[in-house]
Amino acid sequence: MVKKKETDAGTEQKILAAAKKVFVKKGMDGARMQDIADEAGINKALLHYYFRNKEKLFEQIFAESAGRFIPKVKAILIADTGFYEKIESFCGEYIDMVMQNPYLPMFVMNELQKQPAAMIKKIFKGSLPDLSKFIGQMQEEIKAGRIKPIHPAHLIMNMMSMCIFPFIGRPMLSAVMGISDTQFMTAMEERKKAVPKFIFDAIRK
Amino acid sequence: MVKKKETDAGTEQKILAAAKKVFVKKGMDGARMQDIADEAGINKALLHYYFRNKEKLFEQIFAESAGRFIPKVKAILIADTGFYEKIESFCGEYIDMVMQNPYLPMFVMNELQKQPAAMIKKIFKGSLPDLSKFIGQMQEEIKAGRIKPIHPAHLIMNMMSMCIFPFIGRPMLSAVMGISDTQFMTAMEERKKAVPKFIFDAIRK
DNA sequence: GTCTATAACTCGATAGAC
DNA sequence: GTCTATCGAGTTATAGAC
Repeated sequence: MVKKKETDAGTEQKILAAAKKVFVKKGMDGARMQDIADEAGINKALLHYYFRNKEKLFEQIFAESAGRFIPKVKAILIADTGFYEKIESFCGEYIDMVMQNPYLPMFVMNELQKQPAAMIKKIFKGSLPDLSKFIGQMQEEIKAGRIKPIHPAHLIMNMMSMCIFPFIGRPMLSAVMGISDTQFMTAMEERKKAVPKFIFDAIRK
Repeated sequence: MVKKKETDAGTEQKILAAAKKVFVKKGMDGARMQDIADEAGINKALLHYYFRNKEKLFEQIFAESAGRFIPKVKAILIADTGFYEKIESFCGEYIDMVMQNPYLPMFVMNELQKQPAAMIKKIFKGSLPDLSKFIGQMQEEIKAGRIKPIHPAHLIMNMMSMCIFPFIGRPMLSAVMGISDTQFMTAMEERKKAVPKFIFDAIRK
């Protein structure tokens, strides 16, 4: 009995891990149930035993992936820390997380663009991240004359762009700038500090 | 005879336009020959009459799309203009072009991530954009003490990120910041000036 | 729970009439 | 050059034995 339960959980986890790997790399359309079965070391029939069909399996993976990728914004921006600390921790933690899952941004953004409304709903389940606190802090800084007036939307876009895009544009950037995988990762490590510094330099009076 | 030629050209152009629309939106894997035929107002057989197979048709579209999207870097960065002008024209022209083809960045980056080596080859055909002039100008500015010391790779990444990413992350950004399509486009229009300003503020001493 | 075998279906591609 | 009809490969999904 114990053995049975262990096997169940083990197989299901193996499937989820395999499915994540394959879906994230190839996308919903490009992924094959056979690939996932192979990766998990089982056969196709067993996939359908655990998850009725491809779509159900995909949704599980997507929800988990996007749920890890997107709402992180929430946690950081809503935290009880100062304006500068928020920017620093956002850049540091985001880049860190993506370095461990380099294909995640492309995967999530791509599927999101194909089915915007449906996917957004699944991710946020009605509770969008509340930016008002962060924006409020920004406006205070502006009022106090410590930073230049800048529209919050642009600052947020700039920050997210500089953290996420390098991973999406990696093949192009690597080719254009002629850098190796190791050099790329080194550069990303640098960016955990370089991006917030760039932002502060841009906005500080 | 005139009529025949007109019909040929007309159909081929209709197919290419339809294929671009479908491929760019759904990607190589997600696109269906039937979708393209429908979009072009013809049937599948005729697609294969004009383009032997799906791959040939895709390559034509991809080459044209990426060829428009990527080498623009080249032209601007190699131009005979000053350091600041280059940054301004890059941001302005790039954002402008992408506003007219909002799905292009996602499409190109996505296919590029699936087949990096092969696709890079197709796009650049051996002549990568030469960044040395731009980098040289940047180093002069640093030496002259007009801008802060910053690694060229990071500056280039920042610039491209802030120009391109908003279009890739559009569904997420729109949702998170609660903005409409119109507001999004207005914001992008603003960015043609706001991004270079942000960059100058960040690097200028 | 897990497997083999196969049904059911999707989709790219071709044959052949007009 | 354009169409209808259909084939055949590749995939998802199910049946049924163990």
